[in-house]
Amino acid sequence: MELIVTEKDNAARRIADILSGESATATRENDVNVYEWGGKRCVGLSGHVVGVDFPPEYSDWRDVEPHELIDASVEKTPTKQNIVATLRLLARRADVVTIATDYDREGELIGKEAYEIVRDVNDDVPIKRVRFSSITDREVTEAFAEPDDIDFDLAAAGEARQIIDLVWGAALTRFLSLSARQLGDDFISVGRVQSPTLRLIVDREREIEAFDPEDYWELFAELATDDESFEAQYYYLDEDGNEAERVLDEDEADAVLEALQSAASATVTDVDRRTRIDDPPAPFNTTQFIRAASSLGYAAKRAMSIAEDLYTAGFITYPRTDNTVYPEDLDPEELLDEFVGHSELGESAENLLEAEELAPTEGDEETTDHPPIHPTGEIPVRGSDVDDDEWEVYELVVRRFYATVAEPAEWEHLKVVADAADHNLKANGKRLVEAGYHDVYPYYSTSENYVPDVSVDDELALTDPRLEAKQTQPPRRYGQSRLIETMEDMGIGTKATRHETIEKLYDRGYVENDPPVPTALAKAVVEAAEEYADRVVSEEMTAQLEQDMDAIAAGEATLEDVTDESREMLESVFENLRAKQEEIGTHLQESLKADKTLGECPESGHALLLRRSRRGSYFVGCDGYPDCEYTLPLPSQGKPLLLDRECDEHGLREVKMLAGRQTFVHGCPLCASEAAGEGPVIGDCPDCGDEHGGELAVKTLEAGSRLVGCTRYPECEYSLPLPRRGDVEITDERCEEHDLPHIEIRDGEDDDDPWELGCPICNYREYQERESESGTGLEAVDGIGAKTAEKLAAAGIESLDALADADPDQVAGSVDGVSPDQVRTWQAKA
DNA sequence: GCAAGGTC
Repeated sequence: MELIVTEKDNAARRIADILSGESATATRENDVNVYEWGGKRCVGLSGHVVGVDFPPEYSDWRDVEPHELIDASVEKTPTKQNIVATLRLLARRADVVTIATDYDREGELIGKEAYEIVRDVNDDVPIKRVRFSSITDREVTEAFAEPDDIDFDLAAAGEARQIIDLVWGAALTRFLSLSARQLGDDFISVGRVQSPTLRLIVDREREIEAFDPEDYWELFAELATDDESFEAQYYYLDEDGNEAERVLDEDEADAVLEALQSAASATVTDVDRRTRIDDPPAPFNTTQFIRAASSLGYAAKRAMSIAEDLYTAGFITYPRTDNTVYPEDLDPEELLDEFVGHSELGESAENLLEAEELAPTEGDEETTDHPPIHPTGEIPVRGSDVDDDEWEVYELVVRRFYATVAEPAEWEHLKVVADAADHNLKANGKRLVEAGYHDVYPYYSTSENYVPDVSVDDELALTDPRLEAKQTQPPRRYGQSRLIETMEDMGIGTKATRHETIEKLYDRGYVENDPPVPTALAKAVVEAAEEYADRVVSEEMTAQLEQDMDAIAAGEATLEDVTDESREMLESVFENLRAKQEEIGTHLQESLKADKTLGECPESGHALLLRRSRRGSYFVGCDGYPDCEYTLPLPSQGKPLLLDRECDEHGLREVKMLAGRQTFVHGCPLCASEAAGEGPVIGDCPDCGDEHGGELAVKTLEAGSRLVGCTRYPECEYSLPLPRRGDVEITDERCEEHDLPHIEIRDGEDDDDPWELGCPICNYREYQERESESGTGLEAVDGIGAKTAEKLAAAGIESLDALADADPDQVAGSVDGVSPDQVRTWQAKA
């Protein structure tokens, strides 16, 4: 039997189809698809199925000095048990094994991992390697006709990266976390990719903070022919002879304004007309896809998650790619034909097919693993196969493909210069004369600026001269997609990980809000790294690593040479670091506190901090606790973000509640609590009603924010959110489950279509279900966090019942970083 | 419980 191993299930299925002439059948082995035909079996991995880590004796952070990790051994252990088991099973019965993982460095390493698993159970089976740049009939058939061998040097280059990333990342992460006594969930991480990315954000924030705005003035006037008018702007020639619009001196600006005011007309001195060709964009790689999706309002993570779903369902090609050149075997006409007749996408395709020849655009990067992102020709049905968001992203991918085979657009630029009282006025007009690709790709602005057709020496009426006082603006923060583009330029991260790295910065408490703003902790981490471990916050580390990996791949260096040298460098970093451990720890701790501090406690003068109760709700509490028990409530809807703005009256930072589309500014929590008024009691408090007689009342906080809360607050913090707008009406209807009246929200007294919110407890539960990404209830189990719940859901475990029924070994096999014992513990708790 | 890289 010949065993073929691919990088992922999807590739396994397609290769099996090609090689078998679509006669392959699929069976399941340990929850893994195995495709069979003739004497062949084809199985897909799931990327890396083994991971690198230190031996177990290094796993307790407190027992091991971080620098001991530098010379600790690094082991490989299976992370996808079920896939490894299946591979072993098939390998025992194979008489030849063919590795068909992706054609890139990481693919070679994944192939080598499979090689070792196979060798372990079958020490004489021949193991070959095939390489192809796209999964098409021709490429795959040709590759299998002439198999090659695994490139162990290339795989070793990948292993060097794994080891260096682990050793630097783990040692420095543990060092900073231990220094600041941040263990558990709130550890302080450092890494070759995340730290330079964070430094980009911090550096930009430093520029913004250091920015000193300058005043300048700009002048405008209306010019008119007999029947048309347009706006013109004043300019002068600076020392270098360049046109400048900004006047830096106010007196000078006033003088120009006076001169323009005294002039009734202007004489046209120059008319310049030119045509500009606006070429269609290159095919989508991951970065440009994320950028385009972000202009439609999708955050990087959301855009990728939708693209992955569209890929898995077979509607678009693989979304993780650097390639911007379509493979030769992509026939644009054939693909366009698939869309002919479609109600929304058909017309554009039909128009494109009228062209004599379709020559797709090309980008700068051509790689061998995956094609640029394009539609497969399989069209989803809107509303059943995909929801509106997914359709919007799908359409973007289709239209981008259309654009790459469309004609260039043509713009006509018209620049008119006129002289008024010896001052220059200019107007720039542009007109789209040939829409070209814009017809099929409506995502770019095609707004025109009209300037009439005038001739030199024409006299134009001058009216409404005006002066606008302006200030130079600080540089803008990086948006997520701009950040990803910059990472790509710097050569850090990969197409598949850049958006995840940004997500990681959010998770670690390094950035907040969108566009991401660095926290004080982030600044402290970057400062500490800059001072003691500059390599790890610099793109140089990756650049050097790339060179070293190339050397290993070329056989000019060995894995040991490169990792030994890297370990020595880290050793010297630690010599300096350890001498300053206390100082670094203190600074980190202070920054952590600054991120949570609203101001001074009005009762004890300690810091007032943003805290979280054991139940998970946020509130404001005094750092002097338990001596000082001062607290202030926060709304239960959303996650609080401390703004820099302070309340005039109390000097406390204002709070914004981040809750997706329902995000709102809560303001100063002390003002809010002072303005709190208690409305009607609607029932007993579910938390303390039996024991202490607490009751639920409708309470109004300042700025329209309201909630249903316990009358025994602050002893009892039970609360339920209410919408911020409209009047709260208590109705006669009751919720039997919670014994509470239904609530309606009326927009004014004569609103005859009120929002029936219903029982406030039921309403809040529904809100939580919508908000929690998995919505599985698994998070209620001790030890399962949001991320684990998400992973479990992805593995098909979407409820407590499903968890209880699951086979622990199988779960551990299909969920990264989960052991069978852990699953058993959860099952016991659930 | 550390990284970054695959994949979902």
